[in-house]
Amino acid sequence: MDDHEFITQLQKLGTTIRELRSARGFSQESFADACGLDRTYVGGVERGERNLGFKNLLRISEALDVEPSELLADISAKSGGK
Amino acid sequence: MDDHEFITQLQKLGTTIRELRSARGFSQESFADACGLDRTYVGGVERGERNLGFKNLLRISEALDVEPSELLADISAKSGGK
DNA sequence: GTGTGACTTATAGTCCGTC
DNA sequence: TGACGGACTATAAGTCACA
Repeated sequence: MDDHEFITQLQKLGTTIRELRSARGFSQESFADACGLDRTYVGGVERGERNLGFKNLLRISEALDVEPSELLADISAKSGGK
Repeated sequence: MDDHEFITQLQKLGTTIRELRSARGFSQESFADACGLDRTYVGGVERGERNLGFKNLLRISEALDVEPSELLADISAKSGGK
């Protein structure tokens, strides 16, 4: 788990969030509002630029109406991926 | 997802981590070493006192040799649970 | 081997904008 | 509607001494 690998995983998470948000017809702004977060922040999360905390992971999964573990379904901690 | 509920979920995560760590025969200290984190920090995580970030979640899942989503298997963002 | 409080530094996260 | 920036405040990261 080097730094590059971590960024890759963060970007995968961001992409997952973006896809679910779009699928639910949210703009970044209305979605940020639903999460109780800032619009510039969720934009950064979707671009994989933000190492978000556990709390915000839960808030986002709640707003998307998915289980938190589903958001990480694509994510692996191993370089090789699974 | 009020504040109390968030703490409950954090504590569940901590308990999950603690159980997996023990099952692997790690002390907090040797486990912290495997994660590249401080002993007191992982102790705080296990007690649900630390709102850990995505990065540390990945480090911990890697050290435990489980998928990140498995660590969240017990976690729900909804008050009612699932 | 673990819990805890205090502490400093890094960064999470907000708010104001512009393009 | 979303990317991006600067300046700010809140809090996570990371470490310590001591119980």
